[in-house]
Amino acid sequence: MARRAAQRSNSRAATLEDVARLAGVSIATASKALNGRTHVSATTRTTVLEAAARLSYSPNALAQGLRAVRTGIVGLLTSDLEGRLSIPILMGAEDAFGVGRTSVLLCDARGDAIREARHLETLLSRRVDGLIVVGARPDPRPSVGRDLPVPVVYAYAPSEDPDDLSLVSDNVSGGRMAVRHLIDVGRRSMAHITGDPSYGAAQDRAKGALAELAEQGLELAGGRVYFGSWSEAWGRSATRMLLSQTRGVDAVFAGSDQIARGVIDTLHGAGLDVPGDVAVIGFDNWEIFTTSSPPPLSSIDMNLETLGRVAAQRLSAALGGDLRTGVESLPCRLVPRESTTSG
Amino acid sequence: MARRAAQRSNSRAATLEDVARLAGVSIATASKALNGRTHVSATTRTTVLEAAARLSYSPNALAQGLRAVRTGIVGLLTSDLEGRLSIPILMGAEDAFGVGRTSVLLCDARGDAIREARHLETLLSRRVDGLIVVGARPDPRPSVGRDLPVPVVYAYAPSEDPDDLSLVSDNVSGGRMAVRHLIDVGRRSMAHITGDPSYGAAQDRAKGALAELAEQGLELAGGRVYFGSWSEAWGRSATRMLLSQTRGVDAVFAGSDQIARGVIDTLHGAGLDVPGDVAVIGFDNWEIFTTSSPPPLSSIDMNLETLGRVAAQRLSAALGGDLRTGVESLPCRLVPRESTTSG
DNA sequence: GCGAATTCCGAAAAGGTTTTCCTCAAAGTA
DNA sequence: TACTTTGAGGAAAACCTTTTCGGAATTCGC
Repeated sequence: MARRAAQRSNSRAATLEDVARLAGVSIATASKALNGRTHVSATTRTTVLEAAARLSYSPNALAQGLRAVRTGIVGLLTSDLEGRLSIPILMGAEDAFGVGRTSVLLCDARGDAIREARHLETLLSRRVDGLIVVGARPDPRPSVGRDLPVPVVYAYAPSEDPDDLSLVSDNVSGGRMAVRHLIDVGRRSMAHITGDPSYGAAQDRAKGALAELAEQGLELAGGRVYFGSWSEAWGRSATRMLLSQTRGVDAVFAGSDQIARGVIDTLHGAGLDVPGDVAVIGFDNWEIFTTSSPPPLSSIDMNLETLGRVAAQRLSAALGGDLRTGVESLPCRLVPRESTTSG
Repeated sequence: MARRAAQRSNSRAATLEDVARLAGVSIATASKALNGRTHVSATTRTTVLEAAARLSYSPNALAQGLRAVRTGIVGLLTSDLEGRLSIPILMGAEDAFGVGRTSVLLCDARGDAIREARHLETLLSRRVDGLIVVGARPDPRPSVGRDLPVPVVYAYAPSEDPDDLSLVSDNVSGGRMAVRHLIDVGRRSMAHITGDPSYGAAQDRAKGALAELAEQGLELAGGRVYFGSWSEAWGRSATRMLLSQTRGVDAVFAGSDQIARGVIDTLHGAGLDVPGDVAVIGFDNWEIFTTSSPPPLSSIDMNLETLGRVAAQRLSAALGGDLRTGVESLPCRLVPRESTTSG
């Protein structure tokens, strides 16, 4: 059912001039009254506020942004198809800026450099106050450019250019944390099954895990890190391999929650209890996997909201003149659940 | 490492005036040259274009939006924490508008009405051209308001107000489609295990499934629809129930991919082969579940990208004066994989 | 060589807001 | 009463772009 456009109730949004006229004052006074500036008497102020309310006046942010130094818009440039990363980061940034103070313009480049350049151009022409760039995988990515007119923060995936500012999760300490937790719950013989070795994150997590083991005087079960792919299927086949090669394994540190899922499945299939016989901990703390798995999966959370929040803070600081460069690592967080804590 | 703000290379972005001055023409001429308007000689045009390139001039979209009728920004107001819905819809909308022609301002209300109102206000003050509202669950939700100055399209979750325009997935035909497919692959005795019965979508999918079964003269295995919750755990327990109550089931239509996951797990646990003994089809086509499951899971896709694309089209049409109202159902799509087609 | 037609270009307004500076009136002081 | 101080309110500029309309310069036809 289609109908011709009815005359919209307010064919034109009310402007400050309309408010001023209704209140019987000048535009300047109306502006001052609405913005809580001085040099306006109390009675005049209420008159103006009433007029504004009556017209349901809403200031034109475009005009404000045109005049002001800040527009109150930040761009979020992502290549993360699923939104798995961008959304938490977005929410953290929103929190840090404060609701209503800043809006986020979200662009997905879909891994395409051309599209990214286009989006970048659009964002700059919209005069965003700053830019957060979120990569799809946690490895260094090309810089979007050195001499942009606005500050840029790279989140999750660092920039290849050391003169940019990047925020990443500290995967080394995350790996440490996982092993430390397994030790704390009394495990001694643990394997590490993880994803694609070409990912820096996989290497870092393994490095942290090995370092912690070494410090505790323990050896890695199976004698090596099982690198493979970030899939449940790999979790399954690696676990089969592990079980056939080694005995007495009492814990597995999986490089992702998906892998952990495959690990648990296979352990169950072999008649082993989790965590009774083997404790399992994942990485990412992806709710959808950690809570639906039987038993609920312990995991390491990368604190993506915090990443977003800090990104927002760094952006604000940069606008205030405090520029930083280099890669900043933010700590992960342990989320223990029943797959490691039997009780 | 922090350093004082270096003098930014271009402390102020180049304006049209700068371009005009460098090209030795007036602002008006520069504008016409850049926008491909007439009344500019070819030589002047190239001069201006060169000047613009040299200054890396980028028009101020704020100023453009201030003067033009359209700003080229649409707001996406969501309550979908995970981004599971918003992102595909966003991508579809982006596709329909064309990259670079329209930007999307994304706001997450997190299910909070106050926050939603705040975001709405912000979006309106930024003079968005239109609004797409995405609900968290596919049931009617309160309208954001009747007399907004911009067109609004509700996607996924329809508005309670029939005078709004809503786009939803056709869950009834989706349910039909699933059953139809199971019949096509030779199944005769199928059960339906689905989620929370308070969800309209659960009811609709069941309705479609039952209608198709009736038309084919078949009965539902187990004698009833297994309503429960949208969890893997429910998929497991419902399947145990089903297996203990009925024999000869050769197919299960699960109301979501997560439920399907639990169903398959339990079938495997009972020594049954999928799809050899029992074929399983899910709903949502959530990649992360459908491809990691062994075997890969057939599913019904709600075509969220299409939803976003159509939303964008309806918004454009509304801006052109062609307003519509009511609820528009968009078809789902079958994605067969190995859990139903033994290959 | 002169009026008319044709191009090309520029001045100026509009779009909505904020801020600076100025004026004017009222209140206070000598 | 005359002068200063204080405080309220307004005019106008600035932010940057697009578009309209009029003016100027060139070309063309005769």
